Amino acid sequence: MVKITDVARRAGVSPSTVSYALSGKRPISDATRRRVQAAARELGYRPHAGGRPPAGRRSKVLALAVPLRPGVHVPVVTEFAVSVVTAARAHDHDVLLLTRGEGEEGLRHVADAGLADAAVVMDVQLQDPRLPLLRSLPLPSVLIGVPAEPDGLTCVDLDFRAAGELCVDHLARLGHRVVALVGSPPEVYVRRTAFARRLVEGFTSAADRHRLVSTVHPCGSGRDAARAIAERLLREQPALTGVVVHNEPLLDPLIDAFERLGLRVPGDLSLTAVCPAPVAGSARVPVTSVTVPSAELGTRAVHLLVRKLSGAPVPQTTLLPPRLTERASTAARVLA
Amino acid sequence: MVKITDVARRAGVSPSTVSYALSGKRPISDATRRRVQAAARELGYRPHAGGRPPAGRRSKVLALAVPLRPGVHVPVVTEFAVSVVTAARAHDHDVLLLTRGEGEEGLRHVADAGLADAAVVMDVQLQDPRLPLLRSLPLPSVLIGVPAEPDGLTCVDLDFRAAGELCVDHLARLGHRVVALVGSPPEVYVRRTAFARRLVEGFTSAADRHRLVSTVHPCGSGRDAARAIAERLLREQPALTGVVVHNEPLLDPLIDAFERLGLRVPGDLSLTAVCPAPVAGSARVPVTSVTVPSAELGTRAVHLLVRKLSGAPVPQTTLLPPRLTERASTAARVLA
DNA sequence: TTCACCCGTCGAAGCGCTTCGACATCCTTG
DNA sequence: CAAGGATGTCGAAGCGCTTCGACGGGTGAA
Repeated sequence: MVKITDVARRAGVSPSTVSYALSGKRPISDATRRRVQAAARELGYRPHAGGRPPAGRRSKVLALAVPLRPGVHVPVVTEFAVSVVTAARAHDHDVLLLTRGEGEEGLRHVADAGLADAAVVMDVQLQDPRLPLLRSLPLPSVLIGVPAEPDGLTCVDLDFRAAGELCVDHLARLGHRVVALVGSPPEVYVRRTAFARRLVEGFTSAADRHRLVSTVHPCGSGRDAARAIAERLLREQPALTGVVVHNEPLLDPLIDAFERLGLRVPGDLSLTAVCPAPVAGSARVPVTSVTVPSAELGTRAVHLLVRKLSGAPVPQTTLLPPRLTERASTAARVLA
Repeated sequence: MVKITDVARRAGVSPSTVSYALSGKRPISDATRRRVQAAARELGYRPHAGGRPPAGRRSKVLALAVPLRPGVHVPVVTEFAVSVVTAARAHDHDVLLLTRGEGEEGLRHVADAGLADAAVVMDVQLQDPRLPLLRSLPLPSVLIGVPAEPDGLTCVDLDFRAAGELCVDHLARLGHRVVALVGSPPEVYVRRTAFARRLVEGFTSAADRHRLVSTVHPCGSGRDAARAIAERLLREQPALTGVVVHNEPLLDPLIDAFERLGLRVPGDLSLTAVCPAPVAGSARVPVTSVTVPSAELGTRAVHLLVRKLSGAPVPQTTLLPPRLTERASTAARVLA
């Protein structure tokens, strides 16, 4: 292993001069700098992380805190991870996958041991136990997902409010006048995720703007819940022709339930969803959807992190604009 | 950040005693050790990586050198990565994804900067440019894939020879007497991968053992190549009833070509493949196959690495036994 | 009772690097 | 020609930790 003293000896200067010549933190004469650089190159010198004083120069490593509970979400998590890694590479950083502990433990470990310069934190919940830690740690971080109280943090997420609006806009443009939102299970709105509530806001406000008749229905999962909600919707709103679904596992059962009740999709009923693209594409009827842009979120998170590291100011919350992809589940309303 | 001196002060001992008490590298009285441990726990002490002398204690990080060229193989690579990460977690290690440079650069960087204790190297080729480096670096490593000259390295791979045999055994057991291997493109056998050649060996020797008539045909990809090879096989070996395919992209076109020639799979022709499970399962006809067990390979690699780190001897080359999964493409030969 | 030895602990050195303060030069200026 | 300021370089300290060598006190044996 070639160290700074080797370079110094070969260049005929002191180690500190080498350090300055390479870092540019102090003015060094052109001749000396060139000599040092040549020596470093010839010897294949590469600074060893062990030598850094703890708070000193960066290790060029980004930590990625991803809850990799076996079996859960693996494809989606993966998509994020790949995009983070790719983006990190573009910024000349490596990525340290955090797998120990359930999150707090791992983050503290990275910060204390100085293993990474910064962290990307995935799967953020409304009241995430990691938040106080992130606020107090000297480790810059970016969250994917917006918690209840984002003060003092940096967050990226899809703009779920706009996503809700976009679905309604789409249905309204197709001529639908009575719409419903079939949402996530009630408990989601209470305790877990902020985005669910924002989606509802967007849905409602867009419906009002278009002067549509609209209702919102949190809904559990499973075939029975699907049947129940479908029947109820038809009973309470016989004129219903547009449905927005924000509940991945319910997608297929719901389409099924509607068809059993004699409503074809999209013939009698148009349906849009907010979900990952693969889910929408592989449903019984490919569903027009607003995609959760995992890849772009990852990229964006890394960008923000790099800016933070360079000391540049970053916005507290970045919301990505949603994009709607038309598939086979929506059509213009047939006028009676 | 709480450091070793803080713990020492609180426990009323010297920093070195703390170090010994926690590492167990020297005998420390029970009372002192308990006091130190209590102090460390109360203060939330965690050693900082920066303090380690370069060759000293481990950082508990495993590097994963994965050629993440965008778009290439992502799902397969991912499966490996996930299994490596999961296994690493089981051994209380984090995983550093190497993304810089094309491989040599990244490995050298990790070794020099002391970022990881060891490395898992994926996508190893017959003449891999990283091999000399791996031999000379002070960084223990395990390769996934066996190169031409594995001396001085540690490798894990599927036992492709046995995989070839297994396919033939299966066909023989079903009563097939004339078999053919449709392999990878010729250049693969020449320059790239060792496993292709080993598969051929296994195929041939098993065929001989069962006294089957057998032929081997390297083959390019694409619909035309498939048609050509299918016609040629039937012309040269009209009695052919068993085919082994080791060429993923050719799978579907080949089945197609055979059926156009009037041969049903598996009615007239039984077909087995060596490929990842998803490819086999989603082919036109689900194909009986020997799976490349990515997950197990990753796990095994980490196991070996951990053993190496602990100083235990490890076998140079570990070949995993193949397992054959029956699907819809093989059937007993119908006796004329 | 004395000597030898071992156990448990400590002090100090050292890892490779950065960075602060100091010190030569050399070039401006007055 | 002297004083002052740049400019470029060096020595030394220090980061948090490990580890070597040493030392003191207790124990057991003679």
